[in-house]
Amino acid sequence: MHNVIDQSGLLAISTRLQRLSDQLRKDGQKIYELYGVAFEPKWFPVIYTLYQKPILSVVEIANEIGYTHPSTISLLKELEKQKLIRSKRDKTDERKRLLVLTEKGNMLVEQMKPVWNTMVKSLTTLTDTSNNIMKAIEEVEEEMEKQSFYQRAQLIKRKE
Amino acid sequence: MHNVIDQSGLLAISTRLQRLSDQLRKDGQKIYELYGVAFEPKWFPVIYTLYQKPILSVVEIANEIGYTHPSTISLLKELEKQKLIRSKRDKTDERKRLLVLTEKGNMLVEQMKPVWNTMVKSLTTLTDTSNNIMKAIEEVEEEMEKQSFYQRAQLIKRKE
DNA sequence: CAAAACTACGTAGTTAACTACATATATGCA
DNA sequence: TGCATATATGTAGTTAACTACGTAGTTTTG
Repeated sequence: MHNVIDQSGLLAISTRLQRLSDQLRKDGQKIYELYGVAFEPKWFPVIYTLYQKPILSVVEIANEIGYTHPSTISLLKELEKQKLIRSKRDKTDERKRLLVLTEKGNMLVEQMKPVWNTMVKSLTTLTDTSNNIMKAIEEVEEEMEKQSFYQRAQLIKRKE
Repeated sequence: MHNVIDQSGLLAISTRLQRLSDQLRKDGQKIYELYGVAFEPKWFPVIYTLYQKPILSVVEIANEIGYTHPSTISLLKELEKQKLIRSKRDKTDERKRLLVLTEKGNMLVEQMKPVWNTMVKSLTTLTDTSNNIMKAIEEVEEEMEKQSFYQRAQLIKRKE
């Protein structure tokens, strides 16, 4: 085992992950401003998902973007108020509300493309380091699927 | 440039960082329960910091743990209510409030040590992947210090 | 075919961070 | 030496996620 995390590393990991995430989000907001477009980073997951899969229900979107459905609902409300998306009942299943991008939403996506492109480039240079963070996240997610942080701790405790 | 992030990667990064951080925190909580100790993950940064540097002011703690001082104050209130820390005015500078661990706090740290040890081991196996996440975070933080996500985007835009 | 279980959506309340502002004390300099 | 600036702490209000719970339709099953 060559990579050892000490206790101050333990201190760091969760808060640093969160701060990094915050920082990226804030800078994202400033980049939209730089391009003079009225768009907030938090809108991205829903808009981009609906751009790729044009008709989805509330829970389907929640799963795609990885939020809980109540969080998703409040995002959807905001986007409907902005008239970027609209919804209609599913005729074959009256429980479902189906979301689509509006014309305004689609136009915004087209406007956003160069901005996203710039972000992708910027983020790529930022994360082009010897330990690639995206890959690291994927790898940790895979490891957690095999065995969670908690399960590993359980086993270690049992051996004590 | 070998590591390229596409737009769905862009979608992923901020939310995935945050989810990973959440997941670790939740599992941390369960690990404390496993050991039967009354301790919450969010207390760790303050307690551990005061364990290493026994007397600190509010802002000093905030800087050490990387939170804003209002967030830190509310954490400190909680810890004072738990009687894990206590505070006194600095006699040479009446503006300052100096925090220290109580006897209860110190005893808790001793109790916590084996738990933290298990966590460190567990986390080490979890993150012992080819792209090490702690190193990746450090590297990205370094890159951001050289030039932020926003600054990089500015330069890319200028060249368009 | 009615009751039970499940699914989809929605609301309410909580949490843990933040920013912006307010107050008190300390310091530096004209 | 007293006014301007800086520092330390504190409060209020906001935000964006969450969990828990409720309701209304749908499906399954005894």
